[in-house]
Amino acid sequence: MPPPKKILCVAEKNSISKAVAEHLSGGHFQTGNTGNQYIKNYTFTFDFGPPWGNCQVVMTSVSGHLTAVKFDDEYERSWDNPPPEALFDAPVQVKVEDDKLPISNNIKNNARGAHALFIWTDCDREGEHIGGEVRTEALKGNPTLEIRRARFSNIERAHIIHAAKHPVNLDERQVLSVAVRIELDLRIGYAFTRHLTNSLRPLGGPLSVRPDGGRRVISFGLCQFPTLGFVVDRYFRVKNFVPEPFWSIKVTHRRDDINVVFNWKRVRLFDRAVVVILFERCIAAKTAKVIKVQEKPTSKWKPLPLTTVELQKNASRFLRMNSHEAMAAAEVLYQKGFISYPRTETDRFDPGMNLRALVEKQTQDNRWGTFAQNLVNGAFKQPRQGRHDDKAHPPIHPVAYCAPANLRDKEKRVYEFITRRFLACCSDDAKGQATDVDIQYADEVFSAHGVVVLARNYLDVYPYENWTNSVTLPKFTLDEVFEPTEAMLTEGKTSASSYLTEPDLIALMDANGIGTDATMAEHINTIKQREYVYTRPKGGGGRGNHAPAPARGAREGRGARAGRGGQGRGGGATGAGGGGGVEEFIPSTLGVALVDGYDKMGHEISLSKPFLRKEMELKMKDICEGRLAGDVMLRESLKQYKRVFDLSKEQLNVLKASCRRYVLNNGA
DNA sequence: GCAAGGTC
Repeated sequence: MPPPKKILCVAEKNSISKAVAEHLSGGHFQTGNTGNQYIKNYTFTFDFGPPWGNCQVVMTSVSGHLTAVKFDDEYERSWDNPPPEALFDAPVQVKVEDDKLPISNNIKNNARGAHALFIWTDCDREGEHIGGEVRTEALKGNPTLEIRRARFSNIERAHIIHAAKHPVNLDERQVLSVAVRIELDLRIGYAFTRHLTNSLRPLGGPLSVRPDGGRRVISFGLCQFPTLGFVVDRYFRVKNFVPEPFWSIKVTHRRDDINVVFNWKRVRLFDRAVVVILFERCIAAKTAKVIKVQEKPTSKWKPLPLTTVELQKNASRFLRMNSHEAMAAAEVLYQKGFISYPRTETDRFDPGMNLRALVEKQTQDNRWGTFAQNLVNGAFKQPRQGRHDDKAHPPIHPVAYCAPANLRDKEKRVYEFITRRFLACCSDDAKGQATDVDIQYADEVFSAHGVVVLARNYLDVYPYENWTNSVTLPKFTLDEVFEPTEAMLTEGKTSASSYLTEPDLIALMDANGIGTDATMAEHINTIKQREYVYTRPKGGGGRGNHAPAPARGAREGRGARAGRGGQGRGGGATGAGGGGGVEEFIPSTLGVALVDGYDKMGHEISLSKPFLRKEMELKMKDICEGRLAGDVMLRESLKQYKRVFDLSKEQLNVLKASCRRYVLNNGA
């Protein structure tokens, strides 16, 4: 009998390699240290079936990307020479970063004497590229390795064992598409950042030195710039808003001690004379007639399984912490083994997952234990299935019970939210009975809406939501005629939207493909640190000392110009629940100057809008699906961005003018 | 001193 083959398995992070080792070995593995404190080597035997059979396995991991792309040294010494545009075609090298060398050595050493490398990185695009990096290092240790890849989308035991026995090949197209993205982000980001910093510094003042005395870096990146653009765009929409008066008719009727409000079907009109005429006709008619009574069951849907973006938005709304703080707390909870991986886009649970077992772990809690016990006793419902699946991680959920005393304040709040959200997902929708009553009053139609909540269900464990406007209506009968208690002509003004809050900003980034679940909070942090934006408590009227001068010709009350944001009739939904800790984003004068300057240069595609990043995303997809070659994308995108760069250089005076106007407050 | 993406 031949000796067992040796197989080296490498995952993207230690938590996955440990979980896989536990499943494949049935819990019988040995743990060895590596040169990295977070990464362990797990050794065990496993029968992969044909052709490898029973094998000696070393299971280890990397810690995200192993390598970084770097410019040659001569491009790192100075920001002027060679000039920034040289970075568009300067030579680059892929290097293992110094702090990753122990990880690389661990892989090389264990590759020696191994028959095969089995890659277990996350099954998303970046994971595929990390798998490619692992392969490169392993082959340095042993050029004859057979290379296979596990395809898995969760770490359930049966799923992992199936993945181990049905390996596939690395997807070269995905690997390549990420390599292209990395190189483009590097060349473009560095070239623009150096050029911006070099050319604005001579203007002096805050463009040269930071308030803390450090030298100013004016950075540019394809994610941070559109993020700034969202903030500036909303800022001008608010500043340039011109309120418009409107008029409406409100009918109320008192019956059975309930004041019923009937809302006008036309909602409101912007012409007073017309509303007055319609209102007078109602008064003249004296009586109204019930033309529709409809009762029907209704429900308020339970929330979707939790993604990172949702966690971040809700943290700001309900937990009084920003996305950065929420992710830090989630990271701790994950490290301690209380919650699943906190960076995920998936809002559907794999049907094979044993959710009941996870619910059962929560029955001991004195806040939601009874609710969980109810689910265990039969009220359990399979969660809704969202439309997103990153094929790498399940939705965020509690994996072990944690008593509140064991956590710091922020971690406690995040754990509570994640757990309540999970239990809500495993519960039933709230059920109610809706009543709609329409009346005709002269020629106008008005309607009243009522809801009686019959079963709160998930709302009992999820205090972050309520069923608002759940009012009971008194009895109305079809064709009945009555004299309304009161009819009023009301007057109002459209109001401006508020400044962007963090949930708004994250929602915009998410919808426009700016950043990933793991990086959105970082981009927001970056534009704060660069002093392009600052935050303040929502509704705190005081202006920060960075507030820019109002846009020329758009000063409130001075002219009818609505500005580029449009009129936003009725105001924007900010969704900022109870105020409290919600912060709003205001651009600094520098942030406004950058966006204003670039927008006025006349670029074909605006740099402060998300289009360019979206285009990159689409081209990466083309590469993955075989419609576009990687080297073609790289070459053409570089050409395109070089043109943008050349135009920016040519039009530098436009940007400088914006900086003088907004930042230095002089000149036109 | 500079990007965006992984992860601790």
